Amino acid sequence: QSLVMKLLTNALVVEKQPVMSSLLQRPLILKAGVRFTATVRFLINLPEFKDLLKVTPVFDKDVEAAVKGLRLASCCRFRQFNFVRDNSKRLDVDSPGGGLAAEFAYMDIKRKTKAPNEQSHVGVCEELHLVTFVTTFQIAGLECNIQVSSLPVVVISSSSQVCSAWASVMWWNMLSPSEPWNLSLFSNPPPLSWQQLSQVLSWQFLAAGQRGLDENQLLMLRDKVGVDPEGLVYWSNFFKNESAWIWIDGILDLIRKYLVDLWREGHIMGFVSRERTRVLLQEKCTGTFLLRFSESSKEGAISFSWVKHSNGEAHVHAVEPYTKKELEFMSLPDVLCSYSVGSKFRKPLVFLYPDIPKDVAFGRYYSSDLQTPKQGGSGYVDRRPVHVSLLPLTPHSPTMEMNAEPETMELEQWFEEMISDILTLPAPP
Amino acid sequence: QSLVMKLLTNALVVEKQPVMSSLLQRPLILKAGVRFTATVRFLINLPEFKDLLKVTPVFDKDVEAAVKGLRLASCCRFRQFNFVRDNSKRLDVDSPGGGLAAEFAYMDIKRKTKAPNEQSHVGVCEELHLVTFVTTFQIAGLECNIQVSSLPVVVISSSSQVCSAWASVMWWNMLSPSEPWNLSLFSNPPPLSWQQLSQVLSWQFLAAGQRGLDENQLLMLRDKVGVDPEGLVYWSNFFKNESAWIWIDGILDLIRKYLVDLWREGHIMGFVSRERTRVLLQEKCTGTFLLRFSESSKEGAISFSWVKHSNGEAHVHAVEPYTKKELEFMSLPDVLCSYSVGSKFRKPLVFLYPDIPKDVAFGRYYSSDLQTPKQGGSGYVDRRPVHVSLLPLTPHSPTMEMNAEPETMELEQWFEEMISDILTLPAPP
DNA sequence: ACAGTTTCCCGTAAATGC
DNA sequence: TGCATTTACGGGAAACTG
Repeated sequence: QSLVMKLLTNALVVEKQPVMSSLLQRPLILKAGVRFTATVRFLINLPEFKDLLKVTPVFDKDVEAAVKGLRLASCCRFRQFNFVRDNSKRLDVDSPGGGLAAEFAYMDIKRKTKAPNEQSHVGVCEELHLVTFVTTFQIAGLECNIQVSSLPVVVISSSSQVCSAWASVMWWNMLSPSEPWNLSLFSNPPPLSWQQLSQVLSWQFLAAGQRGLDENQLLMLRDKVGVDPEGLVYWSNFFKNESAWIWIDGILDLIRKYLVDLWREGHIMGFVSRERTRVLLQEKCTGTFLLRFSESSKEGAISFSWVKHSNGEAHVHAVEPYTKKELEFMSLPDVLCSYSVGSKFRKPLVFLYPDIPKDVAFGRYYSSDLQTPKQGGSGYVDRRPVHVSLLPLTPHSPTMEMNAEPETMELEQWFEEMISDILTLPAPP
Repeated sequence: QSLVMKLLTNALVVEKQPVMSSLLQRPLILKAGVRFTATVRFLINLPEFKDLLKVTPVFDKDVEAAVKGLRLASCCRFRQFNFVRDNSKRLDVDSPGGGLAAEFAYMDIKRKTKAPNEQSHVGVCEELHLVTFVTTFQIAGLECNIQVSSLPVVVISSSSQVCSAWASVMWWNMLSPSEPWNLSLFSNPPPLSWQQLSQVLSWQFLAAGQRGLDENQLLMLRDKVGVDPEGLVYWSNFFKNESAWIWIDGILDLIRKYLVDLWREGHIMGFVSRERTRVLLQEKCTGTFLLRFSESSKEGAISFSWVKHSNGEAHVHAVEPYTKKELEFMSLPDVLCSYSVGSKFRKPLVFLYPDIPKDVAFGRYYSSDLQTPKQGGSGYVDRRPVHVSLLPLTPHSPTMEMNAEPETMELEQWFEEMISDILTLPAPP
């Protein structure tokens, strides 16, 4: 009997499914009031247990017990939750393997009315909770109690907290192999080595955009995150106030939603400082550009910088970053394709750094050719947005006369274009 | 006593407040599960009633009674709802007038589990319900019951039903002066005269954009709505399947959100057929344009049409309509300001019909001048979207050679522009 | 007053009912 | 099956609460 018990104690395995559709890659975060699904599997293939194992999910089971017992008023406690319905289910035969399993669908937790001593000193996303599945059964006249718990779970009340909750999950994931499971981990969170953290960060990008971070990108992030002389990163620096994580998470979201293709193909250098951008570009020929993430926007935004040589000097310009809202309307490849400068609408972007012709890198993603107007049956004239900048130096600004040289160049270019246009025009009849 | 009773019977007046913030101008629509507020006022200024009048809101009070009494199984019934909490309140002194009043905040209805005979043959937005406020009190040993009801209320479960619900409210409003209150109005809805309907429609535009509909606009709508030979409009034509109302409501929403200014100032002709647009514009000089609502989009969209004379022929073009989603990014005035055509980015819009220079009509709403690049401290180059169309006839399309004449014109214009540009350039040093 | 947290609720999408 | 209606829930904003 004792052997059976021991086997059973470790016999249930929990596979958690996502809380929300947008959290497909983010398990271990539960939003109160939003349904989630978990599957419990009985690993010992004994058909005689069929219909014997009635499993009940309990939220924060051991925490309850501990509080009811010894340390009732001794310390502050986490928020308390419970399941809104009775989700008990009997394990049944699982089609493929023949083992016993049950899918707990429509699980849904609700916060209990706050207890008087329920005043945690960590943020809600630093509370770690557990979902435990318990079952009691008789075998050979003996009563057995077995149970299995989920990995630690962060409970949020609004989707605006997903970003913070995910930071906790990452931190916990990196520490769990070395530390014993400790639900109060964040009351005194141990630091991570940059070694460890950089690896998790790279995984995030792999998950979001099918490509991790390269050495240069990680070097730039290392500066942002704040690594101490011993190569350690502290939780409070990584996550708390105006931290690097919120910025990085915004960019992950940007990639997931609008830049998967370009990120996967490595066309986005992304994490590169403004200064380094200048250094890289000024060596390259006019029209060379690169894509980098805005360092100021917490929402995730992407800009491009390009170089223009005139008069022996290299000028590096950077466009106002594009936000998610803008990319919803026009894909980044289309922006790059049509971006124009000056009153003559010249195209300043030619080569993706180091030297890939723009259309080779992005051509396959252009939504359609500007040169072939759509003739829909609708009778409406098709149109498309073109993003245009007036650089500080333009032919029409007389206040800039001290910079007359580049203007002369523009004028020359313009005549060239004009001649070329005339040559391609059909001859008047 | 009888006099007092009679006075009291009509003594309570209900002032309903909006269900939802976006329904500020749309009372009489309640969404299940969304809180609303109502104020009940006791019109007789007798301070001795203070704290005597405990008023309770009841949903569909008389309907309940009628059903419990006689016609229980006789006919189909509307959906049933009730208030989720006890909202009883005592009337108290109302600060300004000194009269008795109470504000019922946090009222919230919930659908009852469906009764077996609850199968109405009208749509949910055609069911008319009532909120009734009842009070019982003793005066001089006599028990008095008084009550007052709201105007009929449409109960919806999703904000996607607001459009349909509002159609019912309008129809009811136009009929209520002549018909006795009838909650089953829509089981056999009487027609409205076009006279009446056109007035309500005009009011909708007055409410949404501070300007009603003029005669020409109403004439166009008359055709859309479908008026019978006797000048009557039937509910089923106005509202049911692919009806005019859904289209009109989309446009009202477009105006409310993005076009209030232009609509108020009468710069949007809006309701004008494509044919009439052609007739109006071809008489006018090149560059004259007008704004009209898309007739095909159910979502509310606006297009502009302009005329170009070349070779003695008038060509009227219309741009692909702008949707709400697009106007969120770029205001219509900015679109009009920057809209360009052809590879030379010429501006085809000059005069708002009949002859108002574009900048006079829209200039004050341009978000900023394209000619003065913003020099933010951010170090980023400002940019803005310009909408560009390639008309079927362009200098670069050799397949169009039979229309060579307009191209020659374009070429001439282009040289003119070039000369003018050269003249305004600062002289090379 | 304020920041962290929760609630509210529109608008869209998906699910459900009929 | 298709349409009518309801439910689900992300996302932004307001409201709450210490």
